[in-house]
Amino acid sequence: MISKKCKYAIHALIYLAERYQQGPVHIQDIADNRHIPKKFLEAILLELRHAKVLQSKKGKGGGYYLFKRPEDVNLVDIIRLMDGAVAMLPCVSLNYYEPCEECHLEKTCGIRDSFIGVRDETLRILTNSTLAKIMKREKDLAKK
Amino acid sequence: MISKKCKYAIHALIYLAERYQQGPVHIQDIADNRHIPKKFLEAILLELRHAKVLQSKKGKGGGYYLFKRPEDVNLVDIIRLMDGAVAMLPCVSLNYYEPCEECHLEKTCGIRDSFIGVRDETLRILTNSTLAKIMKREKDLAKK
DNA sequence: TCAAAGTCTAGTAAATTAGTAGAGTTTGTA
DNA sequence: TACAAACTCTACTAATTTACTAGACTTTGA
Repeated sequence: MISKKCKYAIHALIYLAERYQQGPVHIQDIADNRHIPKKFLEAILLELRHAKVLQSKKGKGGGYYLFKRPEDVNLVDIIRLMDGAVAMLPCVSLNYYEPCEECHLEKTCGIRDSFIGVRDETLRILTNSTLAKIMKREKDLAKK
Repeated sequence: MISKKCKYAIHALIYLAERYQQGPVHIQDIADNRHIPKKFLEAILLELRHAKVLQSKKGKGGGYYLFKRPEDVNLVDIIRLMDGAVAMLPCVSLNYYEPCEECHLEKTCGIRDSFIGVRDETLRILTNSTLAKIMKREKDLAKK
């Protein structure tokens, strides 16, 4: 399960993607529309800014806006930033690898293969899920 | 990430699968060999017994043994018992479904599709990962 | 100059995960 | 039949993570 923080991040980013290149958006505006606690959202957006996904403008009329293009931000990026590893086991994680205490030898561990498979499929699907594609999908679904 | 509890369960079950139809195995034996805290393992094995995956024999010479066949226990079963949902979002979970508070309408939510895809691939791979297959894989890996 | 906005450190509260204590029950065997 | 070996089960506690908040500070536009 991804965390609430991560879900909030995804929703906020889609909101900003829908307003791409239309100037900064208030935190309050996002918080109200997506029902996210404002203070919590502040922290989330700040992290996304540090990761160069967002940019911000301070002062009156300020707010946050998408820095990367909507087709260049995908769900893997967001999950890794918010929750860390995507893999279901530390010992099969590409970015957050940690050896397994339980198995004697990684080479002869019969469990890893399954989770490597899950990791690869998950990465394939989520890397392919960009903000741009999610937006398009929402439009298509709304038409029906 | 799956929990330690779940990892312990998987390891304990493989241990028991390797001793399938060879009589009961002490908790202590499993705990020592797989480096699992004994008291914690007790609770885990009890749950697996309640789920009819294991059976036990009380008293002297007692212990736990696999009740189902190794080819009939897969990683999805174990994860669902230990950790609950396999899906990354409650709103795409088959067995632990809960509506999403964030999206207005599930039908027009562009995020769900990606996670449904991940769920399906994950289930496909992990359902196919039975104790029997994991054991076979370990044997094959040891040969090399 | 002032108010509207983001920045940032440093928390707290709630929930979940990990693990433990200890009394109780069953059973094989001397 | 006594007893010790083993599982059973309720009820905890400790540690960690997640979710969220407070409040002082900084920047900026009018």
